[in-house]
Amino acid sequence: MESGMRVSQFFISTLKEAPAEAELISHKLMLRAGLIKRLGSGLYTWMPIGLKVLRKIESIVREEMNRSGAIELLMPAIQPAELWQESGRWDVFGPQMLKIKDRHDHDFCFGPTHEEIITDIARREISSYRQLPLNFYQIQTKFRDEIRPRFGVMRAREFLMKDAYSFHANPTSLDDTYQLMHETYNRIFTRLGLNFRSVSADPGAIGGSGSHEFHVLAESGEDIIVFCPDSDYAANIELATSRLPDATPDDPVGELKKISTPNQKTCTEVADFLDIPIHKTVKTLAVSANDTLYLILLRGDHQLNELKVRKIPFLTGYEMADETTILNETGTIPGYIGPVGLKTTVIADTAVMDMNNFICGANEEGFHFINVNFGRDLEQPRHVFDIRNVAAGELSPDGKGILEICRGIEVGHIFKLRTKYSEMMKAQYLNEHGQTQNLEMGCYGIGISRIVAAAIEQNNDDQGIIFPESMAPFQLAIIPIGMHKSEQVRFEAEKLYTQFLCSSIDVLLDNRNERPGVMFADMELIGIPHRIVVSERSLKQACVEYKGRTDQEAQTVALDEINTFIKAKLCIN
RNA sequence: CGGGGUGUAGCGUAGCCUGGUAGCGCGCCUGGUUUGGGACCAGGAUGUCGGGAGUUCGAAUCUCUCCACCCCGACCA
Repeated sequence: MESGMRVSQFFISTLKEAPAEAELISHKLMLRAGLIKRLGSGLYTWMPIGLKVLRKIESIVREEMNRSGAIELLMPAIQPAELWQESGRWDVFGPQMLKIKDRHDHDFCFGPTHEEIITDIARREISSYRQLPLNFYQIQTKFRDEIRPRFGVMRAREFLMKDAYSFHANPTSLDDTYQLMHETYNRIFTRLGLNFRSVSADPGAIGGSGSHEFHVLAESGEDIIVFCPDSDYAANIELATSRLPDATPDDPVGELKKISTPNQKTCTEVADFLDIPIHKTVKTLAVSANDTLYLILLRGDHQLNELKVRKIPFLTGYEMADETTILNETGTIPGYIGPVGLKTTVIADTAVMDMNNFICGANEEGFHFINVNFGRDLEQPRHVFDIRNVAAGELSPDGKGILEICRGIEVGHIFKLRTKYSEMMKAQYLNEHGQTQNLEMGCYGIGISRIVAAAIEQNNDDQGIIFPESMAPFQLAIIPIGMHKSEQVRFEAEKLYTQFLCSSIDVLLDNRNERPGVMFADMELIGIPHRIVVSERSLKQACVEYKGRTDQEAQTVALDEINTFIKAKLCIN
């Protein structure tokens, strides 16, 4: 797909100032460099330069998927409602799915994902274990009506995704392909030149029994990743667990006292007010589920993990209790709730069980208890679960080190779906004993368009984008100085351009009649990794100048060596 | 959906409080001078001031309403 261009025959449109709508650096740079144009909320046109980047990512993904034995197909973007009704997801998927009607008033949706469609293909096409395993993939536009699209193509409503679906005769075969896809994803993101990490993840609404996410590490990431630098433990914070340091109930048990804490509602405020460490406080959250109120106890400095709470069977549909309910049950207002003296069912985080002589609300506005102890001042909690977010500095669950936390942008997600869809949609095959079996399934996604934003988020400087070589719109820019005046400069620049084209190098010749500064700035903003400057000055020495996008200084290279020099830079031959 | 904010030329913005000819920078067009880091001079084009309604002699400005977009939150293969 290497295809050089003269700027005069191409289309670039750069901006000096970023539109006000952009917040994130990658979004600003993509708009300034003219990679994308916004059409509506979460809807973007990929302009020629942006499309070149997208296509390069696509082709790497395609190559690696093919290499791993996956087979490409293309399913419709618009899907009939029937299949979704059959899987039960027509109503479950919710408002995120864009539903549309055709002229016959039949229901359709613009596909947010393609499990139903591929499962339908599978049940029509797969009848024997002899056909298995199979792994189909496509690169297709999806639409999800996000509640709040933001950050440009990072969280757009319409986006480009590679999704693959594998089919197996048994879980072992699924495990094999899952593992193969994990390795394939590692190869893909490595080839793309991204700093990434794979982490254990929650399968979420798509369901199934196991999953890993692939995250590009970036400060601006929307996900929080917990990892152990001394082992391979890494998980999304939604799922991450930690080992608590051994409890040290060193304090002698103190006397329970009610003390005045006027206007001190949060644990931080109370701890500051009483001048005690925040980890001696307990926060009590009132939640209701199935018309029952529960009290959740967390150490003052810990954060509730909503996903972990929802995995507790009787709390699946919980909500934070409203103030009226709280007042009726506890006789006080949020900020002064505590578990002492109440009959309400208590659910404690595991970390709370290691605490003694702690501080909590006294169920009386303006008062807290100090020196509270389980067993003496209140019953041991009826339920104890890990329901907090892991914090940096805690022990890795594998015991091999101290956990660290960073942010990531989710660019890939692999799932073991098992038989969730094949059961619902009767996708079955005959095994070697002639028995009907449900197909085992896996699914594997990569956010192609999101990768562009993620890569830029990770690679930029004051001048603009620094594209990894693998996805740069052009590999090399030739900037002739004064080519509209100097026949010699024009001749050499054109000659080099043709030469590089013949070497299958994706080269951009900036043949505009612009001042050098304009050309330098544009090529840097767009993020082209290598550039050659052709000028009378250096031609006098039979040389040109070379500068890598991240080099501090340009260097002089002899004309008759430049071809070899560039090939070496691009690792060709 | 809740809270906050913004809509003025392609982009960035001033003007709005206190109603009276819509301004600036960048970009664009013409001519000239320039040509190694976003040039300079001269001339020029481009505005339903988000839409609608109202108040007023007169509305970008005040009122009402609708819409769009952005930020925070909830949500998220």
